[in-house]
Amino acid sequence: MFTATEENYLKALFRLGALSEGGKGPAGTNELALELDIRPATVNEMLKKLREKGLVEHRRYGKILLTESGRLHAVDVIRKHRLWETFLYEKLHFSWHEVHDVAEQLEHIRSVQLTDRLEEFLGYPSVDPHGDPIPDKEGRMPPEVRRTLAESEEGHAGRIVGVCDNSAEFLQYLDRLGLSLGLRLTITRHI
Amino acid sequence: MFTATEENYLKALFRLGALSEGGKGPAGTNELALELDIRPATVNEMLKKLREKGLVEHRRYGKILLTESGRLHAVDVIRKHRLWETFLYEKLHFSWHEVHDVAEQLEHIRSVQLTDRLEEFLGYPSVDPHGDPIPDKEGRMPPEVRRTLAESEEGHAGRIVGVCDNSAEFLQYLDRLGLSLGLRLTITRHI
DNA sequence: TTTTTTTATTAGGACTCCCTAACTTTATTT
DNA sequence: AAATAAAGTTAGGGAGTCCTAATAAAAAAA
Repeated sequence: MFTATEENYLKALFRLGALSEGGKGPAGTNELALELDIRPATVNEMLKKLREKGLVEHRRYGKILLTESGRLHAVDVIRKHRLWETFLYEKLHFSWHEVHDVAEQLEHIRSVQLTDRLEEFLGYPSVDPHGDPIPDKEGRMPPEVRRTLAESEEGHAGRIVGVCDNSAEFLQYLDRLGLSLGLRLTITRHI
Repeated sequence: MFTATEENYLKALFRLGALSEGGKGPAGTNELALELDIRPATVNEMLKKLREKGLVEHRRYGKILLTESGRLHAVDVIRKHRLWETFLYEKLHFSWHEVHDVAEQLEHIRSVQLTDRLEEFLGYPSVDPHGDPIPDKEGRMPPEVRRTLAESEEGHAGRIVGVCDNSAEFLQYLDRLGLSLGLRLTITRHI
């Protein structure tokens, strides 16, 4: 089907919002290369393959856009990633910041049965340990209703449902501050 | 560290008993190629790499033997394989014959923490769903005390603890016969 | 609008893991 | 021991994924 490398390209394009609707729009070669930490020349030749497989739309010197097929596959990888993160966090008691790297490996395991049974085993969770929504089997992504702390008005009360920066450093910093997923809080003052 | 391919070579050598003690002894190039379902020429060049990494002993036109380092890495992969099989069988309710292929992928995930926590989560199992022993963290393989049906004397009573043939076909055949792991039985007659 | 900068592409090379075909060495028969 | 068979090796190639250096096109600035 798809190699782990190809899946990483699709995931990166999805992250960059290279969608015909609901995203930031088409992405560039350099942008994608930067996201994947590889050279533009390499991206360029891989685009040829992804184009031939009908996963992306791309013309010479043009922008890159995921096709519907490409989007579905990207979402499937994200689904697996987030289910595994949930497993690691809830069942194996990994901490918030340790799950990502291992999930990066687990997300490429090929077995529809495995993914579905894992989801069932976890009780059909709707968000992963970082508060990011877990897509369902059909590729539907639950809508995110979240506001950043900066966007929230003073006096407004809410619950921490996720973070934008998933780096281990930042997550450990939050842990030190006593901030964790699910914590209820009220905005008292913007500083 | 090691690629999935290299790990498969080590595992195959271990399966063939290419150990300085406790195995059938050194294995040949053709034999290993057959086990891995690749061509002898390919095995030959990979042996060069494994030799340089200190994982196997091998001289031109000579037999192949795992070094102690090679044996330890092989056992580690087997440990992971069997822990994952146990997880799939016990927690995700895969059947006996479905676990192998997925475990072949999962065994290559690199994370010592993952393996150890999985083992803890499963309650430190000593055998996998096929009755094969699960090595511990230090690479110690629990001794197998098992006799084949053919070796067992008439009148002898025992319990099914494993199978030699792990193919899905054979395992499904056993399921149809009503034979499963843990079943107690008495040999009435050899036919 | 011409120049400069940025972005994208091509050319050529490296490394991994696989292959086939031809050849050499070792083992087995006769 | 010579002939045959089996096992092991070498040579040369291909696909995948990455690279650097050079070049071409597009976008931005002067």
